[in-house]
Amino acid sequence: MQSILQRLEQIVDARLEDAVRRARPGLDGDLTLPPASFAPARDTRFGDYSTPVVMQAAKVARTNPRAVGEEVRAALEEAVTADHELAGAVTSITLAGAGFLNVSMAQAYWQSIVAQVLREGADYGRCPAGNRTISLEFGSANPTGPVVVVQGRSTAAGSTLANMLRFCGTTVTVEWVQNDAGTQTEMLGRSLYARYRQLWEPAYPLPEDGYPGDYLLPVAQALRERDGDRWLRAAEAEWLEPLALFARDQIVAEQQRDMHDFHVDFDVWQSERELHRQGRVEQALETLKAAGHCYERDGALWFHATAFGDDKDRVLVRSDGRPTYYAGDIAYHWEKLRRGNERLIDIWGPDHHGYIQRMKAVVEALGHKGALEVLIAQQVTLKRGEEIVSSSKRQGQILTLREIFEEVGVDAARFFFLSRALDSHLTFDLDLAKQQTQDNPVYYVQYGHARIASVLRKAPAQLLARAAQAMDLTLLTHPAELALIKRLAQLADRTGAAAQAREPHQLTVYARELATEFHHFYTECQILGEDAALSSARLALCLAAKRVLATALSLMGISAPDVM
RNA sequence: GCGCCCGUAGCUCAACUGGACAGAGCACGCGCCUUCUAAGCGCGGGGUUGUGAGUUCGAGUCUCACCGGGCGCGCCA
Repeated sequence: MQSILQRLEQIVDARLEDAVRRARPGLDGDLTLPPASFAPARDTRFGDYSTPVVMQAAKVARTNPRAVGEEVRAALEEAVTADHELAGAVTSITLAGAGFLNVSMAQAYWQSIVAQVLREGADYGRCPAGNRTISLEFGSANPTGPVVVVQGRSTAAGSTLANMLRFCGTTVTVEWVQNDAGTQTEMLGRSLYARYRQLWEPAYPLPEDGYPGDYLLPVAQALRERDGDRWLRAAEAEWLEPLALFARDQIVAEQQRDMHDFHVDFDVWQSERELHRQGRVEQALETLKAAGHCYERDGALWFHATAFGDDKDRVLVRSDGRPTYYAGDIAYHWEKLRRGNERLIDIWGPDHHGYIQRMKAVVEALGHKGALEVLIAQQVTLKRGEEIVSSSKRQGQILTLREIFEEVGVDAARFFFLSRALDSHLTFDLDLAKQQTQDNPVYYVQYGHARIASVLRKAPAQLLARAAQAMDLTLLTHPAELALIKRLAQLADRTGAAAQAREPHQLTVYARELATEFHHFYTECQILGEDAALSSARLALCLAAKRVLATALSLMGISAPDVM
């Protein structure tokens, strides 16, 4: 169903070109004018919704925005007056400033929003599923240990982005790649062998560049339970592959548990090794070759990346015949495209940004120019008070994501990671996060939800039933009530904007604004009082606010508690 | 040297893709619990948006040059 706002936008779109041409006679040819998009006005003085479209159009046509705007305003007003539904919803249409088109909505319109939220429940603000398909990849790592703290950022952001995109009607496949094909995995096998052997010979040394963390100890135990001592006297050539795979499987299973418990669920856990084994890498390279984008030099196979804007050409197959990591990644992106995804989004760490251009280049070479978007999750600095904590996997001092979220809670950890834009640096102060349980903004939002639940528990059953019928809404006229409703009404827009900009942190901003409006309303307006009709109306508003708060929190993978 | 990201209140960050007077939280000061959860609310001080130019009706946002911080520039992954 079309919203009132969409109908207004449609009318403006329909009249804009006419107005522009009248203001500037003699204008020939096609005019590409931007679509009207009503956004909540910055200041209530300007009305409820505002669009700068007139100024934008006037710029395109190089004409006077005021003249065009006055014409559009008059046309819009005429159309609204002629329509019963619109006339009841809109109270004024003005042109202000350099050419802002502002509209104010009637109280009846805002009151109807409450009824709509109650009617649609969890689906309020959701767009019907369209046919857009996106693959979203993040978190991917070597399967050489548990998920570490810094991955908390990209996985919290990635899962939230996936939730938002789905809420906006996009079909999303969430993917994690196990980089299990390279030398890191071999080293993992050797490290496991040492741990395994230590079960009999405690002094047996770990390999030079091995993984010293404790997490391989239980893996070694599990290996002994399964295979006994059969690898003790075997040659490395015999045990390396099976031990590496054994360790990989155990660790991937652990990573999956970590992610699941952090409220991140993947649809695909792609093994890079499998891509090679299934011949996908070969097929992808054949496709590139057939399209004429490859050549041989110095015994290696190269991709002509400079033809697609990269700094230099890139090696696909080394002179010793082994494919590069890049080749495997090409195969995977090719695979995602072949599955029918019209768009691929990857979230990478900052140390991979030099890799963006070559990946985009190859996606273009495969015939999908512009299909790949790469988001860089900037560095996370870990601190304990003043001290900077190293998070390198190679030093044994691993700080795992699980340690953090078990300590501060998944909700607080997720909110903390989400609350800053992906492309700005994030300092995670562990001391602060641990003691911040009172000051953490996530509690401010959750507290709003819990407060509502508490009021609902206190409310008499008849009043609640009456509220659910949404029959007394015309009594909602207090400024604090209307301000809260206006915030609720933004859910779809705000989520859509955040999803389109790929900025999940915007959701934390909106959630805080929602909570602020609710707390303000709660302070200003007694909900349960003498007047049954008024109480019922305010209870209805509470039900709606609770619903929208819960939706916003659930999009962020954060719980909405009834009691705090 | 070349490339990418960032620079906004004392601190941590926003600012709806170029819009109206740059906003929150923390910290600081002063108020508000005999009624629904004070993990809350209200009021106040705080800014040349790193610097300098440019584009236009209009710039924190776009362009260029500097300054400062981070990262990258392998037949590593």
